Amino acid sequence: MSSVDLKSRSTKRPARSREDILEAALKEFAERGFDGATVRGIAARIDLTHGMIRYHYDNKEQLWFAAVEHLFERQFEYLKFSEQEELEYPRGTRERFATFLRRYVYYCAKYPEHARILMQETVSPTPRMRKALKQHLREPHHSMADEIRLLQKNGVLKTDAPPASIMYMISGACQNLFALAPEVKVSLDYNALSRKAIEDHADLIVSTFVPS
Amino acid sequence: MSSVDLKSRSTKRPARSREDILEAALKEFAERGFDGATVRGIAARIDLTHGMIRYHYDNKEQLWFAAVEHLFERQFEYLKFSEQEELEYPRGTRERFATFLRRYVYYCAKYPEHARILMQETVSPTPRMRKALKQHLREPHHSMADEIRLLQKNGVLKTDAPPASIMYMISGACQNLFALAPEVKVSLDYNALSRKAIEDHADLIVSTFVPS
DNA sequence: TATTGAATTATCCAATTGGATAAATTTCTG
DNA sequence: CAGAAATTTATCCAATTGGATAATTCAATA
Repeated sequence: MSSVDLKSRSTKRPARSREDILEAALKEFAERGFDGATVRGIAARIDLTHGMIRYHYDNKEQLWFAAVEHLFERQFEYLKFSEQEELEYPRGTRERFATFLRRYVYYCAKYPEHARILMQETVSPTPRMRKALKQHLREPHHSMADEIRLLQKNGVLKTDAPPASIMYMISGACQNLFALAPEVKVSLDYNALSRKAIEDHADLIVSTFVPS
Repeated sequence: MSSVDLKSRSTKRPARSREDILEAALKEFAERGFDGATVRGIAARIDLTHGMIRYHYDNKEQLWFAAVEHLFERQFEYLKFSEQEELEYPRGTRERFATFLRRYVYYCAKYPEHARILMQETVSPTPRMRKALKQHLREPHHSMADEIRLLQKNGVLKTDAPPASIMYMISGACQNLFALAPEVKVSLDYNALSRKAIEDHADLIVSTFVPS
């Protein structure tokens, strides 16, 4: 009984973990949108019956919320500055900004479904979207806007444009190449997700938005 | 007999024109994706029965192709340089680039569904997507890549990054604020589609990518 | 080993979907 | 005005959907 299960009273073996379901759900929702996604389609991606998914999640909407929560937690972990880094890169400095941008580009390349799912779910202001955005986006976005204002004050950003404008310009610039990778491949025969393409894009982003 | 039924008396023309249907289809496809969109939902947007739409278009997929064709034609007309402008702004010059960027920002603000529909339909390389992209995107994208190379050669763009990287960085920077306008409103309480916001974004884009 | 509760499968159902068809209505043309 | 053509409505259908439930299997433990 060398178990580490404090939560579940028994060491049951879910053939597919909850995280597997959420990953599959994210892909399905990203590819087909909320309405287009099907519970059966999500189940099929990991060889489950749709009954099993309803066993873990009350309904499709709850599953969507869980998937989006998983998405934002993953993003937070990926982009978070360690204590070490917080010391090394003080707020409002060029170095912190460049470091963050580079890391954000890597994140976008690693999880292109993030941009896709957000784009689909923010098209029309459904209650579902409003709830998710308030829960996961409001606080980090305001904190990012503060950082932008600081960068403007410090002269790292030389524009006086509204922080919202700057933020969405930059995030679009970082995301677009990877979120549309299949389009890029078809239209320009360029493999946006190759190692070199990712590195080139990170360099381009940093040199464009943090000119030295 | 009410005096308002002038339009329904129009000679030989259907009560709702084909263009009305395509506009409604674009909105529905943009909001809900191909799978999530319903023919009945599109019909309801302009008070039609779903039978009427199938009368004009063989099936949902044909309707989608027609809507996307309409989208790209509209974009082409909007962004096209007149003969006068072709003379005034020679290829590969800073002025031409700045003029084009500003116009592109206005286009993105006016038709935010363009970015949304492309994002949704390029997520996974379906045959439908491949066909549409080859038909409408391949040629203009290659021509734009040529222009980028010229701008690099002329020193207007000071980076040696791959043209594909530059193009998608810039288009993402232009589109994102407007395509995600509902998100911006909820997360930052910023009305991205206001006149001033659009103007500010155009200024920001030009000053960022065509520094003087 | 028997019991128990969790995990899983197998069905079932009502609603919605894209698609099809025929009848009805309107518009055009000779 | 009569007939033909085009347009519009009204149904019908099979497939798929989210959701519900009962039956079954499995793992842990008492």
